[in-house]
Parts: sequence; structure tokens; C-alpha cells
Amino acid sequence: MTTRRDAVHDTLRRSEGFRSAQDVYAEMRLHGAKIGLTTVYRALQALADGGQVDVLRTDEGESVYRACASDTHHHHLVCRRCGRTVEVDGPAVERWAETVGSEHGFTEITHTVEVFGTCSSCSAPARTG
Amino acid sequence: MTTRRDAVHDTLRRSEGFRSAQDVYAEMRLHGAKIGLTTVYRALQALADGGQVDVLRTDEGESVYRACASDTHHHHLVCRRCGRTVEVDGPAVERWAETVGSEHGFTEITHTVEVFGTCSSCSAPARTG
DNA sequence: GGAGATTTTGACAATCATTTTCATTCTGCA
DNA sequence: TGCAGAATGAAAATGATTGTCAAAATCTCC
Repeated sequence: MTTRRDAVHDTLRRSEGFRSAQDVYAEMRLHGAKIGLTTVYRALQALADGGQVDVLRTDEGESVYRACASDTHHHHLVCRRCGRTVEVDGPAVERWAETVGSEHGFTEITHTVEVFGTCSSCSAPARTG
Repeated sequence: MTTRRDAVHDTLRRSEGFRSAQDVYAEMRLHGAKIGLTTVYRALQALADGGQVDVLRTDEGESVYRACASDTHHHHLVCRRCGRTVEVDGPAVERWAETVGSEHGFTEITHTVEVFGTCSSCSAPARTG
């Protein structure tokens, strides 16, 4: 029975950017879903373990999740204002990471690469602030 | 009076890799330093704000700090086993991040790039396990 | 040198995301 | 129907980090 997990996955799919477990929980409850916070956490973890969603940490240390379109290795360009996320590819970076690691005698190299910025929608209307 | 802050900075300098606030606190107390956990946190934040130490988040969401030799922008190659850290430079990555961001209309681009691996010391002696 | 203002310190409480616990509910199955 | 095992979720526990506030250290002007 994975009804709840699917519901969590669906909620994530409807979001543009990365969302925290608390966000997902709040949104689901808002739409009338009967689900507990614990279950949301568990579903998110299962989804992440299964590679169906991507996870990253905010500056505040909160885990945020996203149902990405691409199921292969990729990185993210995230708007620090609205959270809008673009999935990007960076073969040059992959190679760079491998090279740097090898040069220093490191093996089993992995890397984390995320790009943050302010998207056009958020920077265009120079609101008061 | 920045005695405590200097003490914290010194403790960090004596470490090879990234250390958490709790680590630093424990080590200082171990060496007989009279300092409180709150002060260690404050010193670490001040040091990080001033750019004297680098900060990053572990997978568990804990903040870890390091007194890096280079005071210019750089990245880290971290041994996932022993924590040994090498400061690395990646001009190609900097350019890539800028390009990717611009292509999608993002401005004020920043990025996080960290490389993890197993260093030669840790992978060489194929111990039991 | 000294009184009062200001900053720093640190023990303790509070916060908050996340995890654990555990009793209840649900599911499939005979 | 009745049971075993998985799923659920409310509430408590955890643990890093932050806030509070009174005491101690330091500075400032006289």
C-alpha cells in the first residue's frame, strides 16, 4: 500500500522548486489530505532512497526535496527568492571533479554542485525593498 | 577582547579537516580551556562572517568549520573517511556556473561545489572491512 | 584610581526539524 | 472471521543551534 507515498510524490510534482517536509505536509493538509507528519517524512526518505526525488540542504540545514524530470545525474540552478529550479547538466564539472580527485590520489569520487541566483521574474520587477 | 575567538581559531587551525562546533568545544575543554558552548558558536559564526573560516554542511545537517590557508574563493576535496581536506581551485567551474546562470536569466549567481572521495592513506591499506 | 557604561561570557532554557516509540489501523490471506 | 505483518500517526525524544539574562570583564571619561 503506497497510496500515501504516491500522494506525497504528487504534491512534490506540482511544485516548481524544492520543498521541505514541513512544506509538503502543510500543503497536503491544506488540500484536505489526511496524513501525518511522520508519514510525510518517511515517504520523502523512501522516495529519496529510491532516487525518485532529489534532496539538498538549505543554508538553515533543512532538507528540501524535488521531483525532478530527469532521472539521470544532474545539478540545479535554484532561484534564491522564489525557489524556481532549473535542472542543468555539467559534463565539464563532472570531469573536473574526477580530475581534481585523481590528482590528489582520491578515489570513489562524488561531488555536490548547486548554483543559486535570482531568476528573471524575481529580479525584473524592482519592487520596493 | 578577542581572546576566546583567537583560541577557537587556533583550535581550528590545528585540525586537518572540517570540525563541528561541538567538536571544537569538546577539544578545547579537553585541553583545559575554560569556555562555554555558546561562546564557541558565537566565535565560529563571527569567524565565518569575517571570512576567516569556511563553513559547510554535513549530510546530517551539522555545520562544520575549517580554517583554510587560502583566503580567496576555493573549493574542497574532502576525504569521506578521515576528513582530510585539500583546498582546490576550479576556474572552469566558476565560469560554468556563471554561464549556466546567465543562460537562464539568473543574476547574482553563487554556487556550492564540494568534492568527496577516499584519500590514498585511507584506501591504500585495505584493512578488514 | 574609580564610577558607570558597554561588551563579552556562559549556564540554562527555548526552538525547531527530524527521529523514535508504540499503540492502533489496515491489508492480504487462509 | 481471525491473524501476521506492514503502515500510520500522535506524542515524546533527540540533538544541534539560538535566545535569554545576569554576572564578569573591559573600556571611557573624569
